[in-house]
Amino acid sequence: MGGLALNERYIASEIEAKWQKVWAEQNAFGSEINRQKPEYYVLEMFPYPSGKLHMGHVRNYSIGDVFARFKKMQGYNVLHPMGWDAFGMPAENAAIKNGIHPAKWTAENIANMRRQQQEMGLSYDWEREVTTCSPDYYKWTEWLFLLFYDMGLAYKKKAAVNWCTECNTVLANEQVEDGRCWRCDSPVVKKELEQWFLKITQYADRLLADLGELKGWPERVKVMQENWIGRSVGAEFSFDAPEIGEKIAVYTTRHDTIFGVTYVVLAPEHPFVAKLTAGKPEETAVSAFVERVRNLSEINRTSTETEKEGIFTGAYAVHPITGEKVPIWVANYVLLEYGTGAVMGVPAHDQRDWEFAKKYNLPIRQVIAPQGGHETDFAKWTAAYDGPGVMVNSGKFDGLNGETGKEKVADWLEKHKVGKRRVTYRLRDWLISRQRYWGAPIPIIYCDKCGTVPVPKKELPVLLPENVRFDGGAVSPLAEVEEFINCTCPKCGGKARRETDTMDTFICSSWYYYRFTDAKNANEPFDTAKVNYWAPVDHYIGGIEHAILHLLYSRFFTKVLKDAGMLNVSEPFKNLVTQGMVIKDGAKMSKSKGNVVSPEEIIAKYGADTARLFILFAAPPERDLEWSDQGVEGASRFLARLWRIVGHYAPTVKAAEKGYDPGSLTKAERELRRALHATIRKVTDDVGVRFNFNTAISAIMELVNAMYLFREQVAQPNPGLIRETVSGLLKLLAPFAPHITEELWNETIAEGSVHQQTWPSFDAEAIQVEECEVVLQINGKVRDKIVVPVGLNAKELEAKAFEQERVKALTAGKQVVKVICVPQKLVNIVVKE
RNA sequence: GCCCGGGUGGCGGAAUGGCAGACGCGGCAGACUCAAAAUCUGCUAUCAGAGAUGGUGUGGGGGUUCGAGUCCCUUCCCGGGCACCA
Repeated sequence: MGGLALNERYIASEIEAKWQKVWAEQNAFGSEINRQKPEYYVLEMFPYPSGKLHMGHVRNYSIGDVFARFKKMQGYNVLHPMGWDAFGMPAENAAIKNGIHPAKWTAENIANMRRQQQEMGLSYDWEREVTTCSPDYYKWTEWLFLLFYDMGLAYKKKAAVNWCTECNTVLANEQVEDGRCWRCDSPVVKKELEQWFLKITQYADRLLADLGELKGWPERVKVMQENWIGRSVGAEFSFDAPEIGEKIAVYTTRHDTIFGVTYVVLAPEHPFVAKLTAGKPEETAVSAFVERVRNLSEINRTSTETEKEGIFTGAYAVHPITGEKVPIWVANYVLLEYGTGAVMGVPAHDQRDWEFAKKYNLPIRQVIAPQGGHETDFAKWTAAYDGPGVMVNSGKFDGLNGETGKEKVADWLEKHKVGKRRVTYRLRDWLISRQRYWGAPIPIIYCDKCGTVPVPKKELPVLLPENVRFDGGAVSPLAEVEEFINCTCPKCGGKARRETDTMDTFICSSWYYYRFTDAKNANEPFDTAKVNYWAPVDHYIGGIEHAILHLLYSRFFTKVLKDAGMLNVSEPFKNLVTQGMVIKDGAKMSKSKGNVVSPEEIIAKYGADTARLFILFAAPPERDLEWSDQGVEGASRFLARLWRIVGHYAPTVKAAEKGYDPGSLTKAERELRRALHATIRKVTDDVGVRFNFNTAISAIMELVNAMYLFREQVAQPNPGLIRETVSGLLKLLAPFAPHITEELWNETIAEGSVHQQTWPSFDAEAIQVEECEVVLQINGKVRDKIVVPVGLNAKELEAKAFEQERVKALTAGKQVVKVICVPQKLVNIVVKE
C-alpha cells in the first residue's frame, strides 16, 4: 500500500467536506453556453423552503444529480441549477404564529436547506440560483402577468370561487381535492368574489393535443392531464321559453337522443330561474330550493352520493324539433359552470335523468334500441341505457345508428339555426388571485376615472411593503396598508388604489426553469437566445403530486411565451421522471406517524455517498421506496468494500504504465477485463436509456465482487489491466457516489477530477466470450447444461446435445418430434412417449 | 362507475418470449482470532430425498407457443387518478 489515507478505514465525513470545498472553489459545476457541445438541461423541481430537507428531497436530488453528472461525463454541456419556490402560506403562518417576518423566516430556511444540499454533494451551478420572493425575480413574475394581460389572457370577473376558510384565500380548481384545500385539507366553500383569472381554457386544445408529443412522460401523468382537461364533443342547441321570451341553451354529447327529451333542467344558479318563476305560485318554493342548494358545501354539492333533487318551475319550453312542450325544472345535479348550465332531460338514456324522472314521475321515452345483449323490452328496464344503438321513436331519424344519427341531428340543428356542434372542456380558467401577503403583487391599479389600469412596465416591481400586520384575519394584510393601496393613476395622474391581492405561487413556479437560463438578466425575464439554447428541460424530476398542478400550468405558460415570441419551444419538459414516495413501515414518512428519518442524521452518521447510494439502489426511481436502516448499512458496507479493494490495488495502479496488450492476458485476467467492459455496457444503458439506477448499482457491485475473486486467484496481475479496471470502476460509480470516487481517483489515477473524465466506453471485443453455457431442455424442462464454443451453429449445437449421456438416456425409446436450437442459449428437444 | 399503475423468496427488488429469484438485506456455515467485532469465502424459493435427482412455484382460472413472470382472454386483491362534466 502506498502509505496514504487508503491504509485507513473509510470515513466519509473526512473526505466529503474536503471535496465539496474543492468543487466549490473550482466552480466545478458552472455552466455557460457552448455551441461546440450538445446541451443537456437537468432539473429537479425546486423546493418550497420549509426549513430542512426530507428524504423525498434527498431522493429527488440524488436522481437528478446522477443524470447531471452522467451527461457531463458523456460530453454534454450540462445545466443543473437550483432555486427556491419561496412565496407561500407557511411563511405567512410562521409570521402570524411566531412574529417572524416572512422574508426573514424564508431567508433563514433557504440558507439551511442550501447548506444541506451542499452537504449532499450535489452538482449545482449555484451562480444561477433563483429565489421567487426576491424582487429581482418577482419583478418579472409581475411583468409576465402584464404580458398575459396585454395578450388578453388575464381578466377579472365575478364568480363563485373556491374559498379556503383556513387559509383565508381563494383557490384554483386544480388546488381543490375532494372539496378540500390541497395544502391544509380544510373544507372549501363557494364565495361570490371578483377575481383575476388566466385564460388557460383558450389553450385547452393545444394542451391536450401536445400531450401526444411527450414521449418521455409517464403515461399516467398524461392520462391525468387528459382527464383534467376533459374534452367532450357534442352539440349546443336551444329550447324556446316563450313565457320569458328567451332561449334556453343546453349542451349534450348525446344529441342522438334528442327525441327522448321529456323535460329541461337548469342549474340552481342559472339566471333564468328567477325570471321563469316570477309571479308564479312556484316562486317561493323554487327560490327556497335554490337558496338551500347554494348553501351546500362543495363536498356535499358535488358528491355522486347526494340524491338528485329538483323542483318544477311552473314554466315550459318548446322542443326545437318536435315543437313539443316540456316542463322546465331546476335541479341540484346541474352545474352552472359546465356547458350552458342547463341540460336536456333524457331519462331513458342517462342514468342521472332516469333517477330524477323516477323520483318526480316524469315521462320516460325510449329513443335508442340497444345493441349487444341488452334487454330490448323497454318495459323491463330498471335503469337507463346509455350504450350504443339505433335511433327509434325519432321521426325521420329512425333507423340511424347513433353515431351517424348524431351527425344528422347536428346537421339539422345547424341548418335550422337552432344549434351547432360544440366542443366543451372540463378545464376552467385559472384563478390566480390570492388574498395573502407573501406572494407577487398583481400589478394593477384601479382608478375611478380610468378603471382598471396596468402598472407601467418601467415602474415594476410593485414591491411588497415590509411593515404589515399579520393577525390571521380574513382580510389580506396588504389591504390594511394605506401607503401601499393609495397611489396615483398612471393614466390620468389622479388618486387611485392598488390591487391588494397577490398571485398564486404556482405562477412563480411556472417559469422559473426559463429564468435559470439567464438568471441575472436585469432587463427582461430571460434572453431569447439563451433560453432557446438550453430549453426545453431535457430531464425533469419531481413528485407525482404535480401531475396536474405545476406541470399543467408550466405547459400553459410555455405555450403563451412561445406565442409571445419569447422562446421557440412548445413544451417545457422533454423527459419527466415522477419519483415515488419514501415510505417507512408501510406509510409515507410524516411527523404524525413518527416514522420520519432525518437526512441530516443519516448524512452525519454514514456520509452523503451512502445516503445517495442507498436511496438509488433500494428501488427504481418511479416506485415507492421502503426505507431500511439495514439497507443503509449495506450501502455503507459496499463503499467500505470498494475502499479496501481500490486501496489494495492503489500501489499497482500508481506504478502501472497506461495501456497493455490484451493478447498477453491470462484467462483470469481476460475474465476480469470482460467483467469490466460488460459492466460499462450495462451501467451506460441503465443510466442513459432505461433510467434504472438500482440495476446499474447492482452491476457495479458485481464488478467489485469480481475484483475480490480475482484478487484471490491472481497474485501478480497485469498492472495495466488493474489500472484500467480501477479507473473504469471509479468513473462508473462517480455519478452515484461522487466523494469517495473522487478521493480514490485522487489516490490512484491522480489525473484531474474523476468528474471531469470522459464516460468510459466498452470494448466489444473484450465482452466476447470463447465459450458459453447452453441449456438442454426436454419438453421445455431443463435437463442438462453444456459448455460449448460460442461459434456453434444450430445444427452443430443439436448434434452436440444428442451426444450428451443424459439426453441419450432421457430420449431413449422415444420419438423426437421436434428440436429447437437457439445458438448460445438453448436446445429444446420435444419428444413423444 | 370510468381510466392508469402494481401483485415474484423471510424483506427491498432482478429477469430483449429462452436456466425465475441478479444485486442487496436478513439467516446459516467456514476461514481469520485466545475470544468477539470487523473482514474474507461459501450456502440460502419450496416439497420429497442421505444424495444424485425429481416434483411444485411469479394473486386465481383459461388460452397462444417447442417454451410464458413476460403475449392474449377472464377473474380477484392492493395503490393512484377522475367522477352528478350532461
